[in-house]
Amino acid sequence: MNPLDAAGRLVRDALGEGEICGTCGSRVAGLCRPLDAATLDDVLAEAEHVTFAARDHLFQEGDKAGHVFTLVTGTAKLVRLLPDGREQVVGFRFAGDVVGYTPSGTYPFAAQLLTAATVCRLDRRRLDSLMRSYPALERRFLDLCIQELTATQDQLVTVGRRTAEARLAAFLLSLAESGRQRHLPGPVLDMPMTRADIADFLGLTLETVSRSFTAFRRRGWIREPSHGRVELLQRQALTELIDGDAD
Amino acid sequence: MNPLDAAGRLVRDALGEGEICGTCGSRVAGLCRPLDAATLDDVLAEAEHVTFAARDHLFQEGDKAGHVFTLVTGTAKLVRLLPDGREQVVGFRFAGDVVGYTPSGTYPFAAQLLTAATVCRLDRRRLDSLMRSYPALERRFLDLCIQELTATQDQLVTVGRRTAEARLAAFLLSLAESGRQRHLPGPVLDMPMTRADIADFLGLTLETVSRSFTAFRRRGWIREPSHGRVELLQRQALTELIDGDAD
DNA sequence: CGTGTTCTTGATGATCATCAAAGGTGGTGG
DNA sequence: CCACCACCTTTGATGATCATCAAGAACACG
Repeated sequence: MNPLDAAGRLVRDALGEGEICGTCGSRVAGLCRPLDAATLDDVLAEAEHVTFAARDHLFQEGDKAGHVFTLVTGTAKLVRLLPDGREQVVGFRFAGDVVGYTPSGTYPFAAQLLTAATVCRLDRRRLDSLMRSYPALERRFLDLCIQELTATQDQLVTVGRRTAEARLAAFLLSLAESGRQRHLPGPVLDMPMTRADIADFLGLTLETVSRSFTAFRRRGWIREPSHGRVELLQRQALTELIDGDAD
Repeated sequence: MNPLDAAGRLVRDALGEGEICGTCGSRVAGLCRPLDAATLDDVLAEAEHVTFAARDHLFQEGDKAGHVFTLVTGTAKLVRLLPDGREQVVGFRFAGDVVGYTPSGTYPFAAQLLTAATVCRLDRRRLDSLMRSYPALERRFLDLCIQELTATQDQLVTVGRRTAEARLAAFLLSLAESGRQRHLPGPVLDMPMTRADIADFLGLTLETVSRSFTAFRRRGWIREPSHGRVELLQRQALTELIDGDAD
C-alpha cells in the first residue's frame, strides 16, 4: 500500500482517468465521476476553479471545513503541527487526488502546496446534499477512507520499525508506485518535496535524509538528474533494504 | 484524538450506551443501533455470539474478510507483521468497539485478543446488504473510519516525533481517555497489554517501555496497584512531557 | 550578480536498541 | 497446597543509530 496517495488514487482508479471536466477544461475530479450527466453539470456549476501559488495553504489545521478540494495540477503536503512548532507530514497529495474531506467541522490537518497548483473547490454543504442523493458517492468516500487508513498504518510501520535508509527506500518506492498509478510513464519521477518535507514525513531530520540520499546515489541505486526529480536505478536493492534492514 | 479506540468509540457514542442486545443479552453492538426494531431482529438473528480465549486470533492478516466483529467483552490488539517477524501494533480495541470492517477482500491486519473475550460476529455479505438498505449505516462507518484515520495520524505524530517517555505518556493518557469514553469510573485503569505490546505500538523496545514505566513510578506520576492496572497520579506532568519534551 | 533557500558534509553526543541476567508473577499439575 | 515452569518485567552494560550543531556549497530567483 502506498502511503502517499492511496486516497486520491482509489477514487481516480474507480472513476476512470483522463476525463475532461466540462466546466474547468481539465481532468475531472474523482468526486464527480459516479454522477449522471445532468447532476454532473449541477455539481460543476457549484465547483470553483482556483489557482494557488507554491507554499499557499488550501487550509490550516483547525480551520472550519468549508470545502472539499481536488488537485487538478500540483502537489500538496498534509501537515499536523506539534506544540513546539515542529511538523509531522501525514501524507502527500498529487494531481487528481481529493483533499480535505472530513465529517467533522474542522480540518484535522493543514494542506500546504509544494508547487503552484490549480484546484477544483466544492462547497461542503453542497457535497453533503449530493451524498444524500447519491449513496454511491458516500460509498466511494468510505472505500477511499479505508484505503487511506491502510496507507497511514503502513506509514506507521515504516516510521515505527525501520531504519533511516529503509524509511527513505519505502518513500521512494511509494513515490514510484504513485507515479505508476497516475499513468506517468518514464523512469524519472517528479519529487517536488524538499529534504525537510521528506524528513517530516519519515520522522527523521533533514540531515539524515540528505545523508541517506547521498548513500543511495553513491551505491548507484538512484540518480537525481535535476532538482526535484529522481530515477530509481536499483529497485531490487531498495526493496531488500526495506525487507531486510528491519531486523 | 485517542489513537486507541476512536473507531469503536464513535459508533458507541453516536448510538448510545447500555442497550441490551435482544439476541445475545449483552450490550448492543454499535452496528445495530440505527436500525428499527424489526430490522434489528433481522440482523441479530444473523449475528453469532462467540467466545474466545486470550491470545486467540479473531483473524489473521491476509485472511478473507468474511465477518465484522464487535467486542462485547475483552480487549484486542490490531497487528501488522513485518517480513522479519517483528510486529507493529496499529491499535487496541475494547469492549463495544467494532473490529474488522474493510471493503477489500482481505483483512489488512491481524486482530489478536489480549484477554478472553466474547464477540458478536456478523457475516460480511449480510452487512453489505444491510448497508444498501440503510444508508445511515454506511454513513456511520464513514464517520467511524475518518475518526480512526485521525487517530492513526496522531499515532504517527507520536511515533515519529516524540521521545520514548513522551510516547508512553501519550499512550497512558489515551488509555485514560478511552476509559472515560466508555464511562468506566474510578481512577484505576485496566491495562491488559504487556510491555511488549505497548512497545510494538509505540515503536520502541520492551526494555525502553519498562524503563519509562519505572521512571514514571519513581517520580510518583503513576501507580500500578496490580498487574494489568494503572493509576495516573500526575496527569499534568504527563501532559507537559508530551507537549514540552517534543523539542 | 547577489541573496536567500536548500542541500551536503563533518564532528560530537544523546537517545534508545541490543545483549544479558536475575527477579517476579500466574498458572498448572503433582 | 506446594512446586515447578513459562512468561513477563526489571535492571545493568555497551554500542549503534540518528539528532544536533556547525559551516560551506549548490542552486534558484529576482
